[in-house]
Amino acid sequence: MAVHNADIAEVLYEVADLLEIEGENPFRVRAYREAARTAENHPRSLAEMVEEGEDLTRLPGIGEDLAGKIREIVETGTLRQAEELRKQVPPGLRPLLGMPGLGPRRVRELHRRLGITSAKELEEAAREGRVRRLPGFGEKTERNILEALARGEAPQRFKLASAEPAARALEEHLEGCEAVREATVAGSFRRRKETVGDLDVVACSEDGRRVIEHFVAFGDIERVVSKGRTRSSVVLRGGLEADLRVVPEESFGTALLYFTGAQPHHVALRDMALQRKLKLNEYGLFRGEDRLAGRTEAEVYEALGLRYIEPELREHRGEIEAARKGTLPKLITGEDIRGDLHSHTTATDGRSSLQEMARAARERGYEYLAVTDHSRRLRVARGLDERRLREQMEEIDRLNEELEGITLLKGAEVDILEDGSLDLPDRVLEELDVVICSVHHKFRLPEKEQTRRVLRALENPNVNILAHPTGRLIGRREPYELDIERVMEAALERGCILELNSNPERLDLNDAHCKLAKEMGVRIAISTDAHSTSDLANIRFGVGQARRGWLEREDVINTRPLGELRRLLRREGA
DNA sequence: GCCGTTTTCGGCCCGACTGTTTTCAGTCG
Repeated sequence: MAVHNADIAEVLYEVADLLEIEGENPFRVRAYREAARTAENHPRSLAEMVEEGEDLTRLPGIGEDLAGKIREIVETGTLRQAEELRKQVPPGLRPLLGMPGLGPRRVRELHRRLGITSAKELEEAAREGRVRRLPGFGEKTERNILEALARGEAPQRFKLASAEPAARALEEHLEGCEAVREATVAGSFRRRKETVGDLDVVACSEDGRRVIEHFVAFGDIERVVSKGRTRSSVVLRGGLEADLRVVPEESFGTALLYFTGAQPHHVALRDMALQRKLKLNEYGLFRGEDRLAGRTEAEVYEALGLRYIEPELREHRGEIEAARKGTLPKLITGEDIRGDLHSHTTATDGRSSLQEMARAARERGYEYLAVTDHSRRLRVARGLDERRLREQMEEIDRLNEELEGITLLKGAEVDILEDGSLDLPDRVLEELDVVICSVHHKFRLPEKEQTRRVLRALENPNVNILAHPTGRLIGRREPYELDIERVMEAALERGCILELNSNPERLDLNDAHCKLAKEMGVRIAISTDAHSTSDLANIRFGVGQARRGWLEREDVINTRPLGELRRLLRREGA
């Protein structure tokens, strides 16, 4: 029934691809892509906005025409234009666009001249040597196509956490080169996006060749894709691609700006430069031949009349406007976090004991750690029943007597049962310092039922926090059907808090939801859901996501000192 | 197809690298 923003985005992306293969005006194609991007990033449901008669043309990149198309998708579940295009352009051509070396022009040629309509047919043609005979193609291209097909080339995205070790190792490797002054992984990694497609590395040096040679000698390289005077591209073991760009010191800021993106953000900056009769490229900001800025990002923003914009905000979601008006948020940082409100121990499915968790939290400089083991329904985790939970509560009391410099909060992560009731009796919940509730089963309920279930759980006056509110696992499990806006309204009304789960597999709430929560005034808890002492460090991923969601210290409950936190958890002054 | 502290029409980011060229188109980021 409900048409999600992701569905709308997918139709628009498809139209863009098919139009591009047809050879349409590239700016028209871009307009569809930008509208798709707007749709997928918009925190509110476009379907709802249509139903409520709101004006979609106020969204960036959406004019009368595209607003009408979005309305059509919402109302009919499809778009006539897309269906027409599918008749003209075989949909099997679309995946070919993603293959290295193949763009719209070449895909069109493959279709027109060789009648190719799918990857399979392309493979046959390449094997038979028919591809190399096309004008503009050659042996090398044909071989690359076959190799890509053999690798089962599906452009993969890597979770931020899994790309992080390679990113740090690369930075270190490059900084070990004498010719390098500074090296930074930019791109979506620097924007702390939940997944990254590749690593974009910018190095500052006067000797490009030497740096490139050093770069391709990095230990974990599977193959070198390209290698020039100032840039090179390699595939690391594990399949992650890394692109290096070397620039002189006076260009480091503009290069960083360019390679950090996101592309629409950077395009908007170039546009602003043009309006001022300036030119912005990776080498600097120029008026004619004069370089006005380039050494640092900050001086470029300043020269364009903008406040400095943190990388996590550079998604073209209103940050430029805010930078112009001076209304950018002061983003939360890791230092603002005073404690963790979601953790497990060996009492259930954790791998570290209560004491170990407490000490590890103290070592991180935290004031408090909430111990929130599972409730009985979660059999696989040996969830606690009332008796075992009471034992743990006593142990925590004892431990709090002994421990200095950290306070353990008594808590539980209680399952929300299918009817919205909770898996532990109120008489024990009301004795806890913090009660988290979450959905761990029956993910496939229809949206209405799932929403009703969660809303009912939030009605329980003992509940403080809704954990991993959408239940998604990045790349593995879609969020369950839930009217998140209604949940947020209820949370606001009842003084409940929504969790931003920092587990890099979850990062749930996502960035757009965080922004929506902030706009609505709903408070967030950034928690790790740690199952071992080392998991506590995952907080950095949550903080990154929170920054992407424009959150400030005030928006996040576990930036508060313990006394204030306790008052909030009792919902006083909520 | 969108958009406007120059504009309602005429713009729309721009440079490096590869492969196939013999002066450059296509792709990529």
